[in-house]
Amino acid sequence: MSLILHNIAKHIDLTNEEEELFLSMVEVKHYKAKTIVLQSGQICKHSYFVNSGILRSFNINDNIVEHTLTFACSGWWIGDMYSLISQKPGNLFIEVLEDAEVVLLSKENHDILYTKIPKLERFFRILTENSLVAHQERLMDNLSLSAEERFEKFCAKYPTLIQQVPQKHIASYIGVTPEFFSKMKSKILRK
Amino acid sequence: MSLILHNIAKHIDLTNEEEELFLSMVEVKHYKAKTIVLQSGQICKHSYFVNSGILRSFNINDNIVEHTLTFACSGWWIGDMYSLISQKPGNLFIEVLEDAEVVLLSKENHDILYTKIPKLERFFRILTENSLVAHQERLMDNLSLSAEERFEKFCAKYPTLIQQVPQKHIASYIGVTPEFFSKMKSKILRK
DNA sequence: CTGTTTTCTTAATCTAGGTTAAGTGCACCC
DNA sequence: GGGTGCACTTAACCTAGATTAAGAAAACAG
Repeated sequence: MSLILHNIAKHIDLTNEEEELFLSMVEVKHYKAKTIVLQSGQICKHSYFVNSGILRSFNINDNIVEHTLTFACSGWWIGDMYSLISQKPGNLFIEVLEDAEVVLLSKENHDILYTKIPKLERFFRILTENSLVAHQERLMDNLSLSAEERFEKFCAKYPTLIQQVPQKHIASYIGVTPEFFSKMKSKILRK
Repeated sequence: MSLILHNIAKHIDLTNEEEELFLSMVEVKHYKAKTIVLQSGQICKHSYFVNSGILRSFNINDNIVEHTLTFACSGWWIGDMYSLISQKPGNLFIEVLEDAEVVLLSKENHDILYTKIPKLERFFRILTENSLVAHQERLMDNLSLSAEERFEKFCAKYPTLIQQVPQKHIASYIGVTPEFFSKMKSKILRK
């Protein structure tokens, strides 16, 4: 059974026909590491569900500094939600960090699926709610915790990522420079 | 026509009976300024829709420092999303800043409405998506902009709030101390 | 109107984290 | 197998914003 159906089954029950229909509306792609799946300024046409590998969304400030919005590992969705729902050019990049197999669901098919399988409204509502809660917590953490505390929380939440992605990306996720991150890390290790 | 139905009508079409049903499941309350509508540690039982007045959600760090998550004025929803969907104790307070008329929708009635009017799944999905986009943008702003730039964006987004709520709350929203906020403001005015 | 509380300001001092710069390690790749 | 380019480290110096403290001004209650 495909990972994405398993994922959906956690929240709603689809009939076999509905599962067939769903699968007929998505497309599986394989990407090599370093592929840029979405460029800033483009309109985001798909939601991406990660079967395997790692993707990352980020923006670039003043053409220099990157800030990571999300990492997506196996079982996670990623996309530029702003651009996806408005169909206007977004300012996020999506990049492949580790060779990946990805399920693509186009905006058009997404909308078709909502009319053909209204239960999916519920599924994506729940997904979006969970994502909102996570972002709210991260926002509050950024307002109230030190860089070290944010790093601890990051490690607790994504214990495997630290070995899997360049640490400069983790620095840009928790909101410090790579230099400071390095300093902080060696300080933690010395304890 | 009540503000909340007008709000819903922007995204989905309800029949008159559905509107009646919806209204029969909510409750209107009036709160005086300074009322604490939800305490940290409590389970959030309702979504709150603001007809008039201003509410604010925030948490308290180490029993001292407040951080504002959201303001809600006329036409906005507010609640502790984490606590609401998990029905576990949350860590947000919700407070009335200005005498308010609020529509309460309980978690139970919310769930009942989803089964009786499935279209509402779509409505709240869209609402949640928009909220997610706003939180993602704010998160990226906190990572990449200076306090002054964040304040500018705040003013652009909520032009009336600056005169309506104590500026210490705005400071806690954009993520600076009231002292620094005051200094920053007078620096901006001197230009 | 008057005392009290809350909010806002100003200023001196301090620090978490940024910046700049130089050097090290290492993976990749013709 | 010797560049070449990333990723990471270290260290000196810098600054945005925090902290502390004290006073002014507004809001608020009796």
